[in-house]
This record gives sequence, structure tokens and C-alpha cells, in this order.
Amino acid sequence: MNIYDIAEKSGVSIATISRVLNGGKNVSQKTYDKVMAIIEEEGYTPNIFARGLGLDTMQTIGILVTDAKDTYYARMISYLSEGLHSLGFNVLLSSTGYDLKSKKREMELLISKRVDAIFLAGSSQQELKGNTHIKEAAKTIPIIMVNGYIDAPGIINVSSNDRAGIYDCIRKLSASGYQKPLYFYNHATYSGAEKIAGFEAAAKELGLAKVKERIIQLPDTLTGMQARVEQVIASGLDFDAVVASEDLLAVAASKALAGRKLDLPVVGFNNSILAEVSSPTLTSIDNMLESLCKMAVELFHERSLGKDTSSRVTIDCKLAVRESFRPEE
Amino acid sequence: MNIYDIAEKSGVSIATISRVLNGGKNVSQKTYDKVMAIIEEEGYTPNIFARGLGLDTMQTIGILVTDAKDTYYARMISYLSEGLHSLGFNVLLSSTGYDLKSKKREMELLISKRVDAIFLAGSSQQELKGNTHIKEAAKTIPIIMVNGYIDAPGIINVSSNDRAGIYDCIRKLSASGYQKPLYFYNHATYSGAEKIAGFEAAAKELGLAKVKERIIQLPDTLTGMQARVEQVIASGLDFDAVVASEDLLAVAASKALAGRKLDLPVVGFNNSILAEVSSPTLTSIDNMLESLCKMAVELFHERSLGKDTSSRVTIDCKLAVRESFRPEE
DNA sequence: CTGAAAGCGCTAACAA
DNA sequence: TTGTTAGCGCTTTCAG
Repeated sequence: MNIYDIAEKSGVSIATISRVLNGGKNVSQKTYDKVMAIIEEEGYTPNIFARGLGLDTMQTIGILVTDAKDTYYARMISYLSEGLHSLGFNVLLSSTGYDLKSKKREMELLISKRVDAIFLAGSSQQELKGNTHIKEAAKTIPIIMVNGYIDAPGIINVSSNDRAGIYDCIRKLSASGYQKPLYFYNHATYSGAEKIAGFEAAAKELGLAKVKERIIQLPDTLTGMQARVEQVIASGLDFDAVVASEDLLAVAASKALAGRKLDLPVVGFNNSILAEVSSPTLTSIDNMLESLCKMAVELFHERSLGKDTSSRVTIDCKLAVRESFRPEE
Repeated sequence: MNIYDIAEKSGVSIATISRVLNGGKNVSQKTYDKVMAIIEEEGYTPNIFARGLGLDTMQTIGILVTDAKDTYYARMISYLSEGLHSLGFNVLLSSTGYDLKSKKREMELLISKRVDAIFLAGSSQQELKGNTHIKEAAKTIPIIMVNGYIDAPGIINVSSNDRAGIYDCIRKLSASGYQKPLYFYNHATYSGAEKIAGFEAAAKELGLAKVKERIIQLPDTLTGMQARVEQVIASGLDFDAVVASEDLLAVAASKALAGRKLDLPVVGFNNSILAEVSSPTLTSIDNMLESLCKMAVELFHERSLGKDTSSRVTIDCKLAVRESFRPEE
């Protein structure tokens, strides 16, 4: 069933069918109704390839993510695709893993599939240095960094202010009497570096010595994390609070501390369901993921409409207060 | 840059370029090498639309899911797309929500995009009754139900044996001396119904009276769930163990019980990170999601190769034992 | 092993 | 308002 069949059945030319299909401009109401009726009746759908061939667009956006099953990225995917969807786009999803080679490969693949733009979801999509493949791609196709930042023409950057998020949190701990915080992280990403910078800045203001020793990397599994935190406790390092780069690390810390009967403030990051599930429930820095994604889609939309939008937008974090730390006023 | 340009630069016809592009059958090694060199040099990629127009396939699979940010569905998406990807397919993702209308709409959209097959991920994609739109679609395009079951021609069904999973779990509780279990659930889906059936069957064998009263629906938020469980405890209902249809419900139950200083066995479902994060850690029925997805992709692959595969495969669950319940041997 | 040419189904410029 | 027709870039017979 193609446009010719419909044309024949309707007794008009394919051009008229095409017009009807594309909104019905310059078509008499009578013809429009007649054609529409036949289209419905036959259950005809225009061939997307033929259409794409002419227009060179398939109304499809590519989303690149390092690990689609990670709760955090999953939420990104969901919010982004929701927004894009309501703009009439479909979403082509690619989970790249953390290897640069395959990130590049997937990117090329998406470009060769003629997607209309690429959203790079999560700061792990960008390297700490270089990123020439992204800059290069941006010359061909709109690139939107969601929670990342690359300063190059054509790239739209939307990110949460993670640095300030951590910084403010340390300040609040300090104001509540906890002046010897520890910082746990696991992945070294762009946003990871930002968070550490926030910690360092606040630690310096607190006059803490040997700040580097307070910034501790944890392994990837929950039990591994817990074991490492226990080591840290056993090492006798003097601390009175814990801030983590992700809720899961905060959970591990919380469990290890509980095991030692230590009741210290613990703060996570992302404000995920894990913070709610943990006992005690965890105070967590909320990086406003949904707003972030909405904003990313919005900026892309405006840009594609030809507006001269900002190429970098930053959103502030909020502290979601729960049992593990209640700041004093 | 198109096939004509490459043909000109190579001094051969477009037909030869096309042959090279499609594996190089019936092309001399010499010509092949020459053309390949030019293709690489120019960084040429064939236009996917033109190709699709001729072949009527874009090597793209649609995945339909009710809520992409739900951890469980996110994992499905990840495993499925991983498998499909290694088969050379791209993934078009659509998050439909729980409304039937929009499920239908998204399905039609995917079909109109000429995807090569549709994976329906999660039993919430199917209705408890009817499902004519799925059966109808299956006439046009291969449909794969991941954790669902619809008996109609052309539909491949892969699911975990949730009924037996719950049944066996109740048996184990019983063998360990807990013979008055409660069952918590929240969504009424196909797999939800299976789980309840498993509970009822086991409860009947235990000789429990008023089984219906032991099957309790909880609301959607964690705090709401906890509150409801507390009500149940307060109501004086006689029980000595809890089994839930999802880990989050088990977490809620665990928290509510802990609040009342009740130390009873609690078992969740899905064996998610929540079970690990919870304190005490939760024993959980693992429905082998990864195997399930791998199997779904595998079956689709075989089917598309023309093999006459089974149209229904069931995978047994396993109990992931943690602190909240250790079955006695 | 290679080339010429006929589609694939649609859009859009141009005519009428 | 409607129709005619020339592409869009590729695959695939069919000849040679």
C-alpha cells in the first residue's frame, strides 16, 4: 500500500495525497476529507524511508549513555525521551560502556543513521581531556551535553552545579558543628571532578590539613565499598561526617558506620530511591535531574527553531533533608 | 557525498560501489581495495534512507516499556539493547506510560517507523484481558513479549516462572516454620496475577483460611506503603512472614516491622539493588532478568533466521538469600 | 567481474 | 486547487 494506491482509490494525484499527508495546506476541504477517509479506511502509513530520503530527516534523536541500567542514567533517558517525544521526535538509544573507542563508534553510528541531534547523557560521556570526537561531530550535527561541559561551537551544555552543591553541603555540615568531613567517590568524570573541586574549596576554608587524604575512592560493588570504608575507619583517620558523590556510596558508608556504632552525618548525592530505602534514610544532594533534562530538551528545541540560545546553562542543586543529617538553622 | 561521487572518484560504476558496500561479493580484490580506500579516505557513509527505501528495513528494533525510569524496566532496556546491538540492530525506545490508549499509539508509531520487530518489555505492557492491538500488530511484524504471555500466531513469549517463584518461596518459609505468610503487591499486571496465583496455591496447601485477606495491595510511594503495612500490623491480622511482589514493597514492610520491633522473615522480588541496600539486607526472588532478555533476543534472532523456534519459553526464578530470611535445609 | 537502468515511495518545484 | 515530473541515494536484476 503506497501513495499511488491511495491516489488511485481517491481519484486524485499523488501530489494531493502528499499534501493531505503533510497538513492539508492548499487542498480543498472536500478533497481533504475524501482522501483522509480513504487513508484511514486502508490503514495506510507513509513510508518513512522514502520520506526521509527526500527530507533527509527522520525526526529521530540519538541518546548516548554509558550504562542504560544505572538508575541515574535510566532516569535521564526517561526524562529526555519524554520531552523529545512530546516534540515529535523518536529516540534512538545507545549504551556505549565506558570505553572511549566504543563511545566514538556509537557516535559515528548514530550520525550515519542520520539522527537529527545527539544528546550525550551524563558526564561520563565526555573525557576529562580532549573530546575531539565530540567537537568534530558538533560540526555536523547538534550536540547536547546533559550534565557535561565542552566549550566548542555548536555544543549546548546543560549541567547541575555539582561543585556548589558539595560546597554548600560542607558549609552546612560545618555550621552544624561537623568540621572534619570525608569525601567518597568512585568514578573520575567531569562532574566527579567538579564535586571534588567543591569539596576542596570548602575544606580549604575550614582550614583542614591534608585535604587529599580526605578524598577517598571506593570500589564498584556495595560490599567492596563497605569494606573500604571500614578500613578507613580502622585507619584512625579523624573525621566527623561523610559526603559521597553518589547515594550508593553514602549507603555503604552509612552501613559501615552503623556496624561500628558510629552515628555521624552522612550525605549522598542524586537524591535517588536508595536514599529513601536506606536505614537511616539519607540526606542527599538533589541535582535536579528532571529540570536538567527538561532544560536540555527545551534548549535544543529553541536552537533548532533558529533562536540564538545560551550555549551553557547551569542549575543549582538542592539538599533533600532526611534522617542522616539535619542542618541546624 | 554519495555513491555517485565515490563511483566517479573510483572510476567504476555505482553498482560496483554498492557491491563493495554490501560485502564485496562478485568484485575483484583489486577493485574492492581501490574502492574501499576511497570510501575510507572520503569518510563516506551510505545514506540510510535510500538503503532503507530499497530494502525496507533499517535494522532497527522498537522497545516499548511503560516507564523507562523504573529500575526494573531500565535493566530490561539495557540488556535487550545490548543483545540487539550485538546483532547489528539499533534500538528505538518508547516509554508509553500505563494508559492503554498511549500504548496503542506508540505501537502504531513504531510500526509506521518500519522497525523490524517490537519488544514489549515488562508484563505491564499487556492488558489482563484483550490485547487485540498486540495480536493485530503481530500479523504485520514480529512481536516479542518479555515477561508476558499472549497466545497468538507470530508472538514470541519469554517469561520468568513467577508463579513457581512465589510458590517455592512460601514452601521454603513453611519448611522453616513460618506458615502464616502475608503477600503484598501493588500493580495488577499479568505477572502480578501469576505471583498471586502462586501464593494462593501455596497458601491452600498450607491450609490457610481466608487467603484473600492475606493478599494486600499497597499504594505507590514508599511512605504510603509503610503506613499501610503499619495499619495491617495494627489490625491484628495473624501473620509470621511477608512476601512481596517487588523489592520496594519488601523494604517498606521491613521498615514497618522494624519500627514495631518485629523480627519476621521478609522476602522481596526482582533481586534488585534495593534488596542489598535495605537494612537488614533482603532475601529476594531473582527472576533472572538478564537471562530472560538474552533469551528473548536469541529467540527473535533464530526466528528471523527462519528457524521454527518455540513460541513460549519460561525461566525459573532463584532465591537470592540475604539476612531477612535464610531457609532451613 | 562490471555496467546500465529500472525501481523503491515520497516531496516539492513548476505548470496548468 | 490540482497534476506532472524530476529528483533523493541506494539495491538489484539483466546484459555483456
